[in-house]
Amino acid sequence: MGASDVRTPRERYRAQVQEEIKERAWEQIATAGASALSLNAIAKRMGMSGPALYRYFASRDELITELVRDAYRSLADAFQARAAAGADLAGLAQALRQWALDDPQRYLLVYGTPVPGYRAPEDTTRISVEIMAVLLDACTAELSPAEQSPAVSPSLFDAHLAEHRAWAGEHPAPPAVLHLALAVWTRLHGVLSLELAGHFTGMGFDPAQLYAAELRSLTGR
Amino acid sequence: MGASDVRTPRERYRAQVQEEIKERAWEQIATAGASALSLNAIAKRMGMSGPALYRYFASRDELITELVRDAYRSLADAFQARAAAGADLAGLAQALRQWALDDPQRYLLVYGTPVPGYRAPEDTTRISVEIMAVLLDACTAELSPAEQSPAVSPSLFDAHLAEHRAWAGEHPAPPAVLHLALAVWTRLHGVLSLELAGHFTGMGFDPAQLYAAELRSLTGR
DNA sequence: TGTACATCAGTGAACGCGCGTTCACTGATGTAC
DNA sequence: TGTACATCAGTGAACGCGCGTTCACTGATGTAC
Repeated sequence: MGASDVRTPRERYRAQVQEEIKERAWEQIATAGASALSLNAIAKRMGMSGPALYRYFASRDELITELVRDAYRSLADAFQARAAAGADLAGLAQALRQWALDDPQRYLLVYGTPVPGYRAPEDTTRISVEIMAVLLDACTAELSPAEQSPAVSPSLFDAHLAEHRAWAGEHPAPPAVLHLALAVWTRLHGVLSLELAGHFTGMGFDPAQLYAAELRSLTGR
Repeated sequence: MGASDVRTPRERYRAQVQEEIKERAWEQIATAGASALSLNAIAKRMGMSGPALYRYFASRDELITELVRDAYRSLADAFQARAAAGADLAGLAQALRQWALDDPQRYLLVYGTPVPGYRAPEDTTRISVEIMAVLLDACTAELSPAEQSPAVSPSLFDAHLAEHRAWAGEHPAPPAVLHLALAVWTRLHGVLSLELAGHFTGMGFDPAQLYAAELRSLTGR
């Protein structure tokens, strides 16, 4: 709105190159990890000189920031799309696993060991609130009204959550739902992160089945 | 045995310097992460020249290998000591949390995102089998005989584990116990790793209470 | 439609840096007679 | 107890490398009249 929405050829070209830089960056992260990201290496792979990239990103840190933001956005989109398609908690869990396996380094960039010395921008927390909101909706649908109503003697942690629910933002979920959402998050992450880090390789069992079992421990189905 | 067990002064000095190198290495990992480990920086911090360290470690990779081995060994020792002192599953869980919080980077070096391009030596898997054995013992003690006896219709995952139990080595634990051990491992890791990565900061609730709640989900107490 | 000018993508040289690792060496410490 | 020799910790110079980033520049593309 307001200004012209039509992109000039130059703007289109610019956006296109910017996108290719990110693609090459992801390729590099996939093979050597985020801490090994090098602007010069990306440029070389694109047939450009190193300094050329400074037309598109002010610094290496800004590029990483952009990648982190994209990763968060991508997960939020996947969640929202799946929820809009009527998926329940199990559906979201499968979406999460799919998203993680599609690009392990993307998952690890968001939920893995933080890149040393790197500080995430605030707007990623805004996106993770979006993600959490979808999860809270699904958790609300998962529990019966009886399970959600305030218990006469709530569990220790539910009582704690009743007083520390700032992270849920405006979401009206009762403590039992907040508790379930945190359990979903940490249990699924527990399996996924160990799987992606290769800690199950050589153990013999199928990580997908462990993931499914943990999901069942949460939905009771 | 056989050869002299008495260390010459030179051997003692050597072991001492080797130990200090590792200490400085851990300090460096604590501030900048494992991928930023630099032999030259360690040497400088010790008031030595860079090449001097090659008297003690053949390469940077060998030093990292040693640190990983030490980390595994340290956790195995902590577990075995706690078990020998009569700790149950809850006791082991607290030991794990303590061990992780004592030195977050040590935990992440073992269970976090793998250092890119780094290949762990085989004898660490031997140590992780030791760790798993302690965990399996505690899980065996946690379940009643009835819970351990083969169910008429075992859960999907238990049936899968019955046929994929190579990772448990010689341990005679039934599928239900194997399942519990994996759930303990992944659930506790799920909370711990997100906590250490700073994903709970700013959310408001107390990670220790979430950890305790997840532990209760496993012990039923 | 043609010309003058502004914009801007990309280059190549350069800066300063720190890295892992090798090599020939010095000098102190320990060992054998 | 004293001398000759071997061991070995540590040094300093050097190699080759790749990094992020700056700067003055060329040349193509787009814009205004």
